[in-house]
Amino acid sequence: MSLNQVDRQILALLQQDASLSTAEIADKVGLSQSPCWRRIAKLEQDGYIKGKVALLDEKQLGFDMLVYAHVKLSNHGRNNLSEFEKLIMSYDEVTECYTMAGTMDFMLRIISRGIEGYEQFVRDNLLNLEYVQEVHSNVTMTCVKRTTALPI
Amino acid sequence: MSLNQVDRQILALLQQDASLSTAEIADKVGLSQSPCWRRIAKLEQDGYIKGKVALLDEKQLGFDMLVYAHVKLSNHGRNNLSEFEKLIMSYDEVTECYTMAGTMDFMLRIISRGIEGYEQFVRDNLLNLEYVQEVHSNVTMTCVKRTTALPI
DNA sequence: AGTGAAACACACACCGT
DNA sequence: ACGGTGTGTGTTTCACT
Repeated sequence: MSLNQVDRQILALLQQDASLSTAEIADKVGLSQSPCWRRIAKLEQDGYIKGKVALLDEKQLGFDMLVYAHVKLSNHGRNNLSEFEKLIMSYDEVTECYTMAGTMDFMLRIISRGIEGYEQFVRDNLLNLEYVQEVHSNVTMTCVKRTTALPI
Repeated sequence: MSLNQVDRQILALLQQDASLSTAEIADKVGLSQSPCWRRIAKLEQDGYIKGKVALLDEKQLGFDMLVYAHVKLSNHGRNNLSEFEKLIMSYDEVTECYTMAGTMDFMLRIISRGIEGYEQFVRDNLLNLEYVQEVHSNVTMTCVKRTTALPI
């Protein structure tokens, strides 16, 4: 983590808006284009920037249902851990999945179209696995905040 | 939602990698540059694309602690709802915040550097509010999956 | 709605400091 | 390491089909 102030500024700008041109960033951080471009290239090369993505509007695309589900596996299900994780990764509706400290649970962030979409997903992709013991759904109501930006 | 197959393909590509050039996308969806560019411009204009952002590497920047915290407000705290939400939005460590169905709780996704960073954040920014009754922390261990892409 | 070309801006490399 | 300048490549517009 040998990042100076300028590098942090650049990262802060790019994680808010990756469509900024090198010239615009250079201007904002008080550099000229060439050195600014070199810094950005190095930040990418060193792995600080994992990638650039477009963020889509969930609501407008019909995804009005966001649920955090806790999934508990049965005892003998622990032999199927890596199989379960591979499955999870293949489900597009699961946008995030973590194992939690203290329990043997998985927490899944699941996005779907309506309650019907969610129920169907859980039935077809989670409850149908014999080693899934329990699924507890935490349904979100309103989104107060959501950002991909880190507090740098 | 009057999106045809090509538009969906374009969105799917862009939400995976926003650094693709118009020509590359045009190639992949079987269009030439101009009409492809027009479609992308329209998708942005119509609000399907909320923005383009750079995703940074949490670990490399020292953010090794990811916690989902449930925050319960006291009864009279409900008069301070909007004040609380404004505060939440101003905290960079809180990357997401939702209200949950069934309870009066807020769920916060908090990213920080180490357990110390987390504890300090909770003490200084949540527990110091008189109307915050309870904070229950769910600490994540390993990340099985994380994506910003929607299942289109 | 798709094609082709032209104007423009930007990304990237090579210079000097 | 920063700054200036140039060249190719991508973006954006326009005229045509």
